[in-house]
Amino acid sequence: MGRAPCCSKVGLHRGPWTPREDTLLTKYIEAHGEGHWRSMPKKAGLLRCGKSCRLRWMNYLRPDIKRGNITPDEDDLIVRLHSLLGNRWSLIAGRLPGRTDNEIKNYWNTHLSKKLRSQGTDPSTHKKLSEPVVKENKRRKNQKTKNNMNKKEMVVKNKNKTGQHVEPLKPKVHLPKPTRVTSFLSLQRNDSFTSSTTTTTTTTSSQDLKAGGGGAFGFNENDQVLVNTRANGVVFCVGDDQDQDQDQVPNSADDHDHTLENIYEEYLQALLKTDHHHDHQNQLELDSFAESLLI
DNA sequence: AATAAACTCAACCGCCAAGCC
DNA sequence: CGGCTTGGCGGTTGAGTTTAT
Repeated sequence: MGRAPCCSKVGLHRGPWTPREDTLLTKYIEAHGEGHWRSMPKKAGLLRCGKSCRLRWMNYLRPDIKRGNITPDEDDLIVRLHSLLGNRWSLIAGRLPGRTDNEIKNYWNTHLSKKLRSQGTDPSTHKKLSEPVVKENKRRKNQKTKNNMNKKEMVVKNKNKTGQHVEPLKPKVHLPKPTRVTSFLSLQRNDSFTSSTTTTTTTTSSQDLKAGGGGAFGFNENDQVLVNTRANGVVFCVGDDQDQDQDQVPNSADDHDHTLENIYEEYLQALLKTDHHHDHQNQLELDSFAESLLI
């Protein structure tokens, strides 16, 4: 088994995308829709592997993507969702309209994990650290004097003898493995560009919906997700009618704020439900909730 | 102003599950 | 049933940029 990395073909471009490549990819998807990534580059006249095209489209070129300026609300939501879901960036991204998993992952790694640490919270477990970590800017000052390594040396330092990356002193948190869900929605996906712009539903979001991932955080007596909502570019279905014809494009900041509020409210409901239990029970419920999103 | 350190984020890598044949 | 392809995900890298000294 096994297969060669998809970018191993000789002659394929790698690295940063040029405006011309972006245009070619965008125009092709406008004309033919997403999907068939493997054959797309050739048809679009791109010397890129399909994987690279998909990544570029999903993380950068998609018309519904918001860039930068993560709001305090979004910031807070990411932290809370991460405490519930762990590093399941695609699930978290599915609840933040216009945000990509890559962007959230980067934002987490560069901002939020530091922020939490500085607040005395372990970013991977969301539990209180014994003592708050010294402020980042202080560390930055201090490191200058004690650390003469350049960046490459630092990278090497974090690798073991076999070249594998070794995370220093960072306990691995084992979370339930995300379950990949069958993609009947993906199959139903309308591949036209119109669809992708009006539904603004990414493949991830579609999967998330099926995984419960796009759903609201409501429970029935069996701790199962009750309601899915669908609005503002992510998969949210109002009520139990997951009518995709009701898809909406984010039209205003107000709409967006309301969606965030809804998400937040739903999330709080989920958390409040578990707040009445002991920690262990809490964890079990959160785990089962996380699982319920994925099954 | 020059230099080094730190930071950011787009892109790549490797793995895995689903689907197809 | 098993091998192969495809799409998707999370982790990691490193070039470019910003900040501190």
